[in-house]
Amino acid sequence: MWCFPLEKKLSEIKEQFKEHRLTPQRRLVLEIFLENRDGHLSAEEVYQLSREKKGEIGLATIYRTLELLEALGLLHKINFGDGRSRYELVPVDYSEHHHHHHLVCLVCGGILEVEEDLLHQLEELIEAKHNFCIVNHNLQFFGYCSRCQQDGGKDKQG
Amino acid sequence: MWCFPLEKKLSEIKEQFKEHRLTPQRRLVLEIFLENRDGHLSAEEVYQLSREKKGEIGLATIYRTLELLEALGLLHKINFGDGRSRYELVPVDYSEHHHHHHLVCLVCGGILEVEEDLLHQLEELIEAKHNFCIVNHNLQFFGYCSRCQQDGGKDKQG
DNA sequence: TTTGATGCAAATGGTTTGCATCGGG
DNA sequence: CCCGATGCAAACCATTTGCATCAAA
Repeated sequence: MWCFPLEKKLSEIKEQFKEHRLTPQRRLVLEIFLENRDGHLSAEEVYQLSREKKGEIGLATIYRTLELLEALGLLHKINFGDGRSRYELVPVDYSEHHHHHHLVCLVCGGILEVEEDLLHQLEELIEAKHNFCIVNHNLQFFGYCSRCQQDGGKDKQG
Repeated sequence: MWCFPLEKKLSEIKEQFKEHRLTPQRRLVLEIFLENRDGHLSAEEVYQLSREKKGEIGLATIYRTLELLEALGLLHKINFGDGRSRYELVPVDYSEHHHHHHLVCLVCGGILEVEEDLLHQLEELIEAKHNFCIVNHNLQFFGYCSRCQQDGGKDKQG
């Protein structure tokens, strides 16, 4: 039987799926994200991972599933400017202002996550100054990761 | 004769164009960005603006020109997640740490620029903690602009 | 059983590329 | 003149959609 190793109870997940069917394909996609918590997977990557596991899922279904899981608040969609959308699991303790940022290495393409937020004060400043109601933000740093600084970027996609 | 109303002297621009030809098409694209300093133009928008002016430029040429101008450091490429790349003029007083951020309205799609940076301390923290050499960043805030908060988003693309 | 989900293939839309022609330096 | 630039059309690639079939509840 399929085991759902998420902090969140399966019943809660099912609750979020109220109007939607928990099909094997959707379970597999969730499973893939749970097994790749530190990854930022594109649709194509989810597709490749699905065929490496039990069952291959149609690419169209993957796209539709990713869209659904994002709407259900289980995934976050991110754009790193590499021409494809990527998704990451939304942490359980996620709240309006508990965000993390991404360090994108320009050499190996690796993506690190950092916890520091420090954007509260800036958001407050902006909301007051421009009367702009902020509901989300996106902060990415581009540069060179420690490994690529050392070996001069011998390998790609590390 | 074509006048280059950029703060930067034309001679400097030509210097940056050393290996490249300053063709009418490239001049027109530059001109369009100079006349839309507060805009964040997509290739398609530059194309439309080019046909509204003197001469229409082929879309392929626009893409190639945008790529060139970015490589020359005259334009910045930005991705707001709307499925197309956008470009903005790089300000003359641009320096490593003089960045601005974007407020993207989720209703009308309007884009405001804000001057506040306040990212220095965060960058220093990250560079020290993760040994990641930051060369650029990308900060976008998504939410509701003041006008859309008022009229409930009656109109689009304001 | 019924309605939503799947999968395939075709359509879409932004972007890139091959190639013959053009023209700036 | 020569080599890089242009323009057109075709190719590309990520993503979406139409539709017949399938299966979860």
